[in-house]
Amino acid sequence: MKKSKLETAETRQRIIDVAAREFRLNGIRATGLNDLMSAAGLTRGGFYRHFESKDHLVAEACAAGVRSIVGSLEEAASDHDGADGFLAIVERYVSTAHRDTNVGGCPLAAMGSELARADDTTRTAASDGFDKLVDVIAKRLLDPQSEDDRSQAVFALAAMIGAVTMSRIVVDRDASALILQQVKQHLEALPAT
Amino acid sequence: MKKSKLETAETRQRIIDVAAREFRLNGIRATGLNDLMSAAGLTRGGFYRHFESKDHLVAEACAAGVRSIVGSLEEAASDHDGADGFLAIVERYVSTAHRDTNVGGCPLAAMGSELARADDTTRTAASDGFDKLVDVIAKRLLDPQSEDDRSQAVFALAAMIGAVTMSRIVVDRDASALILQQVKQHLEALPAT
DNA sequence: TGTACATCAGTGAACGCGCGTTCACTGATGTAC
DNA sequence: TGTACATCAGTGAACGCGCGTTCACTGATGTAC
Repeated sequence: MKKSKLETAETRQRIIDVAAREFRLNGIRATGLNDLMSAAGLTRGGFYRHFESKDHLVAEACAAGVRSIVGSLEEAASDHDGADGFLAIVERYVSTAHRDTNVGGCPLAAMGSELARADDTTRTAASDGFDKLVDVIAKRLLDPQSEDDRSQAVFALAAMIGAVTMSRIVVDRDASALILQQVKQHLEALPAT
Repeated sequence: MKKSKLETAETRQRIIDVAAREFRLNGIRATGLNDLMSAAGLTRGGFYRHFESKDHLVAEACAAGVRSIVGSLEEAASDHDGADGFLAIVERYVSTAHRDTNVGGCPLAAMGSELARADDTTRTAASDGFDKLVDVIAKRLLDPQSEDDRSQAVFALAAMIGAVTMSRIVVDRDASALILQQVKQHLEALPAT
């Protein structure tokens, strides 16, 4: 049952998309290749026609996840200039909607502590993702070329990732939403400083 | 081979301490009960004389991990007053030493995304830990009783957790250290605002 | 353009392995008298 | 205080299960002539 080159490429992309979703939803270790392939409409064995190992897929799924969150944040900021764009990004990222989403969310927040223990290929993909997100944020802060504004973007992103991760841990829904609200409030005051 | 009550309590504590260390080092799912019991000098089967299930141990290990990081931060701040105590806490938490440690580090940074998917008991323990850490920080910011300073402490803690988690993901050691340095720098400017 | 054959995407059974958990057993501890 | 017995911490084998990975096979696709 050999498939056409187009179909093969589509299948490969489908596996990556499913993986990006499932890894963010349930974690990397908790997601089995069997579940993944079933969700992609295939059977277990076909996996190795597309990827060398699970680790290789993790790296690609991480990169795909970063692309989707970058796209989402760019879109949120697209109608605004400068600092307003930054506010729109914070609004979208530090939100209960992002906290509760199972598609399109940030892989760094969803799988952060698992990524820290992943192999070099995956951590490189995640590092690139971090840089891209810093770029997206830094672009909206004043004087975009300065070293200083990049450091402010790093600071903002760290707070954003920490806030969403913690809001997912905290059991009480009000307390969880409060964390997001408080962090958002302080981030909104950032461009003025 | 029944053991005395003292020995039993010591054994239980030893398992929790080993678990707190291993879970932070290798992650929750990646750490097997067999490894854990071996590291505690026991065999597999004895585990269930002390804990109902792995999940119950995770909750206790998380609480123990929080106690150790809270103690470490209190100690770091002990010689300083007010905002200086806050700086000492940031200095200790947002550091390459914390990034590279395998004992005594913060469980929220080490297992954040896994805790977000843990059962309610564990997430409650982690939530309590988050609150305790916010208290430790808020105590050092001016006007400690105000709602406003607690929100600043939440903001600072989110940035601290995000920074350490990201510094563990980033492959390049210089880039990793730079994240910590940049976040630290912005946190140090916080009490003045 | 038509034919013959090599390629390889996908199937489904099988592999060894480690997981969390259970259980019958041992023998020192703690308790009742 | 001394004896008899119940308790239970710890052992080590065993359980069913799902994991990542391998492999012989199928048959449509793509290629060489």
